[in-house]
Amino acid sequence: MMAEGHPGGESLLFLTDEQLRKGIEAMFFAYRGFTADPDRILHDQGYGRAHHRAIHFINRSPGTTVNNLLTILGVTKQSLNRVLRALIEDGLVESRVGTRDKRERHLHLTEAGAALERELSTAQRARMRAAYRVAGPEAVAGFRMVLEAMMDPDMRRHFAALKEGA
Amino acid sequence: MMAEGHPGGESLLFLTDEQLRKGIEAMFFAYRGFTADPDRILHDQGYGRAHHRAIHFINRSPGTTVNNLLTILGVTKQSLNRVLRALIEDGLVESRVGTRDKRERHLHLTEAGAALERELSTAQRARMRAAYRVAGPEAVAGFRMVLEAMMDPDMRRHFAALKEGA
DNA sequence: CACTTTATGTCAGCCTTGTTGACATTCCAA
DNA sequence: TTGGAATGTCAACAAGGCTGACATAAAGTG
Repeated sequence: MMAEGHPGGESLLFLTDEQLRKGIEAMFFAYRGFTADPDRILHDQGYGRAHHRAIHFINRSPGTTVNNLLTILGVTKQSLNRVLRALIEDGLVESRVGTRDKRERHLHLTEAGAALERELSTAQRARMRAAYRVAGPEAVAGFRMVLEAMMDPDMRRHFAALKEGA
Repeated sequence: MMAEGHPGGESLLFLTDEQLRKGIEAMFFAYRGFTADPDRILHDQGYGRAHHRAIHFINRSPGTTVNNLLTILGVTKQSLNRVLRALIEDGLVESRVGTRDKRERHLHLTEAGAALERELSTAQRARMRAAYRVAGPEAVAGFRMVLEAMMDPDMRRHFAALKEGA
């Protein structure tokens, strides 16, 4: 296994099994940190990570349908429905029957839901901001590039759509 | 939002809420891709992500104790024990009583365990390698820097220890 | 030696969040 | 009018977290 060049330098240095393993472990440990703050907040309110995901994407795309959310989250409708039901009952999410297509439910955060969303995303953004500051802008660009390349193509599409949409 | 690109320059470009949100979403979607391949393999064998994590770190630090593993994985002993019991019963992991301290159990992969580890890590490394290739070496360095900065300090310590150890 | 602490394992029970399968309702569209 | 899509709901189940309680053996400490 000998190296050939790559725009930017010796790419092989980063493709040894050892380097790849370290990348894998970095993802594992970093994801734990990534979810730690919201998890704490949510646990205090009797919610879990699934509720966070729903709240995040409803906030991100107000009026999104249940089916859209299903696709983005990659879970079954039964699983999502359990979470949505709780959020609706607790008055954090509002489900409006579609006007054009009355089968669809359009989801919105209530003021209380938006408040929780702010609390969660403020905490999560703070950690992300701190990491970005430490690593610097060049690192951030690389970070985003690698993450995007790691996604499944379908998810990359959804991710890109969110980018433009919001 | 006026931005000029300047290497090492105005880091503020990367610290807008919008940029931070995109980073958060990128982590979410990328982690899904990151675990997708091992998840498929494991599901076929009746195992889950928890088994993968145990196998990974036992392979990474052969002879590690249950307590070490507990700390790194950040779960309760009951939870880990359930997983280890299955792996030991199935002949993928061997638990050896410590020689110096006979209370400790030192964990090793059997040949069968090592074979599964190779299968899992080959798949996961392939995805990582592909992402690295697309993004390029500079991006990889940034990726790793941001991930490390995102970890909780404790986990960063464990991560660093793994780096040197293996 | 007696006592305490540590490392591990195990039982029982609970929660969240995922799954499948079956079935009802509503309503758009061919 | 009929088929299919979108949604909701019920039931049952599994993985994998958690807590609490308890047991055992070994090591450390007075």
